[in-house]
Amino acid sequence: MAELSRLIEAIEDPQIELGLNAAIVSVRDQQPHILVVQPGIAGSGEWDALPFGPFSPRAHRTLEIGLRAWVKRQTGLDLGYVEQLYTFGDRGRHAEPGEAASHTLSVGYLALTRGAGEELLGAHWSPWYAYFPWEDWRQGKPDILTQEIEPRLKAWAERAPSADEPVRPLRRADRLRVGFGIGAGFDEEKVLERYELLYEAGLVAEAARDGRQAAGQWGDELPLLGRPMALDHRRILATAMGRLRGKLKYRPLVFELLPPEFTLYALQKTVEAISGTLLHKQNFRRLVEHGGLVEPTGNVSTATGGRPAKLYRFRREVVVERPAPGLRVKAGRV
Amino acid sequence: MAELSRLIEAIEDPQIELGLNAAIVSVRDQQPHILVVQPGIAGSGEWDALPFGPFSPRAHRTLEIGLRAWVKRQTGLDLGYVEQLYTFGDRGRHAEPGEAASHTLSVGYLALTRGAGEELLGAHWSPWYAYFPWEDWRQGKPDILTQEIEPRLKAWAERAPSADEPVRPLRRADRLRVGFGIGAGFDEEKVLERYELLYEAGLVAEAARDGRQAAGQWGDELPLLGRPMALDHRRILATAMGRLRGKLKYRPLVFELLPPEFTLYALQKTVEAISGTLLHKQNFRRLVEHGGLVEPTGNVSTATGGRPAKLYRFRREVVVERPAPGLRVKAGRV
DNA sequence: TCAAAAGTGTTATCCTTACACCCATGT
DNA sequence: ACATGGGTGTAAGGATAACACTTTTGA
Repeated sequence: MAELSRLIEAIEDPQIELGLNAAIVSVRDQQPHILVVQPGIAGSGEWDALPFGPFSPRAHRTLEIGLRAWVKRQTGLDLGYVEQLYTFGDRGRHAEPGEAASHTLSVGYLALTRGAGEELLGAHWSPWYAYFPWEDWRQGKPDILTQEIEPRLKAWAERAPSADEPVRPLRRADRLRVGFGIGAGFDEEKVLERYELLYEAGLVAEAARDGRQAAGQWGDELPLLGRPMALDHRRILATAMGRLRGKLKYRPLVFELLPPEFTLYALQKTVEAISGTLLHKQNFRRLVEHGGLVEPTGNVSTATGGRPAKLYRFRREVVVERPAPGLRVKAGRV
Repeated sequence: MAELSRLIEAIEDPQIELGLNAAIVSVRDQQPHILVVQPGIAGSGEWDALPFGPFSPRAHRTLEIGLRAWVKRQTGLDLGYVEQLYTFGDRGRHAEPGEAASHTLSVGYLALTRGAGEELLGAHWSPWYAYFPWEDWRQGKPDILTQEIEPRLKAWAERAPSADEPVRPLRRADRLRVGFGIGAGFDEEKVLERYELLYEAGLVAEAARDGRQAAGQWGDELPLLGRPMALDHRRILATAMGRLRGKLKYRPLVFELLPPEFTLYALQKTVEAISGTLLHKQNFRRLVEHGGLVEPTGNVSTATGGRPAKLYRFRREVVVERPAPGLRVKAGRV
């Protein structure tokens, strides 16, 4: 019972905050967007923030039900697909200047929703590549990688790790290889690994804000890669992006982002928007049709800019037919 | 700031408990084991319980550091690989008879550790298939599936869902197909889905304990499938098993369960123990060697019961060479 | 001698990838 | 006419799965 009293002590510790964060994704005009709340709400300060809410077990039976409830209340949005990502609990990340480092435990969620056209209260859709410009390879390798990130990360890798840095199984240079594919291939799923590297190297605004010493080492260049977010919300978003990119391949999640009827072109462009790479058209179509993921509805769409396209719908039956139904697409150039 | 006060209210809600649970896995004698604490500790009652501890942000910088600390203190064990699984927060699952339904938020972890030979304080190793006998297909399809589970689940699927049951995207019969492969193939990764089905159908002791009405429908047969655990710990264990089985295929996790030098036979038997299926020997060896996952050390082991076997070690370099290094093994019969 | 496990080699099949090419519509 | 997207066919290459067979030890 000593355990119990220690437990109660931990719960009543005024340092702990506990809440839910949601990365709510929608695709518009071939661009993935996430829902961010207006600055100033819920202690987010000057920065874009993911919708945040407390969890009250008295009101809601499960975490997910609680999440759906306050998202609805805060933004008016009904969520479709919802999935828990990770529970974040690092201390010191959220220290605002002049404030003691507090501790926030936040359970991060990924949510997908169709067409983002509704009137929203106190929130708006923001393109996710604004926060991660190095993740969009659809126009080829992003300039920001070649010009800003790679040279700085290489310099950082050559510096010795500081004493207070935790011992890691991989050395810095190897982590660059794995994360950014420097000297190897770029793996579009490793969004979080890349963000963590930039954070540790002091190349994102959050690192400077949290008082990381590495952030001071870049002098007045002040790189500020990508648009920063409140607290550790960009880390949550990175987790969401990586998870979504990975899960697309073995779970039929894209269809949560599309209307009930769609062309194969729209399907492909949505997948490309999420994964940040271009796909081979012919093979994609074959894969998706003969994989039994979709079926023609019989209708056609003439608003395609070319020959009218057949409309398709998602075949819900695949999930009981195949163990891992998804778009097993290789990030193949064109 | 209305958000803030609601937040504080949620934190100080005496109904919320917050803690960490760990499914600590080790493989001995070709059997996976998990670490369970003696009954009576930490409110576990009569049942086997996963090691549990509170999280104190004052003492520990991150959740994972906190976990390692109290596991060390409670059991004397130093953890190797540690990975967060899921944060569980369903209400009503833990209602002990005569007690009001409280609410436990617990962050579940998966941990892997080598050889389980040490003296442990207040904990012991328990074979994981004792809790999930239907998950071990190494001697062919388990009898308990054919004789106990399948007939009862089929009967359950034919009954109409009760009114208070949440609306689900799949009907019961389809969920059986997906989870247990009734009429299709058995997917060894879907451990949690299967446990949830058995729970909903009232076929595990936890369901009766939680007062699920379905549990009463089986009369005095009292099936009691598998060994029950405290609270929702069997659900956490099911999550851990599914995650480990899945991750084995694209991450080199097995080596965390093996000594630094091992024979290919030992490697195969460890993979088989985890996945619960048998593998084709020749192809396994080819896969593992030419996949660059291991390299010979030059030594041989004569204690194999047959011709002496070469000893191998894990090639750490693969993780920087290949994006998803793992044992992509199909659950092929022998 | 036999059981048990270590090894090697070969073949058929399927899936992925890449390339080449034609079709229908709007401007 | 041409740009844009829709749609079909096929061949090369690599990975997988299944099979057959030899070798080396301990009991």
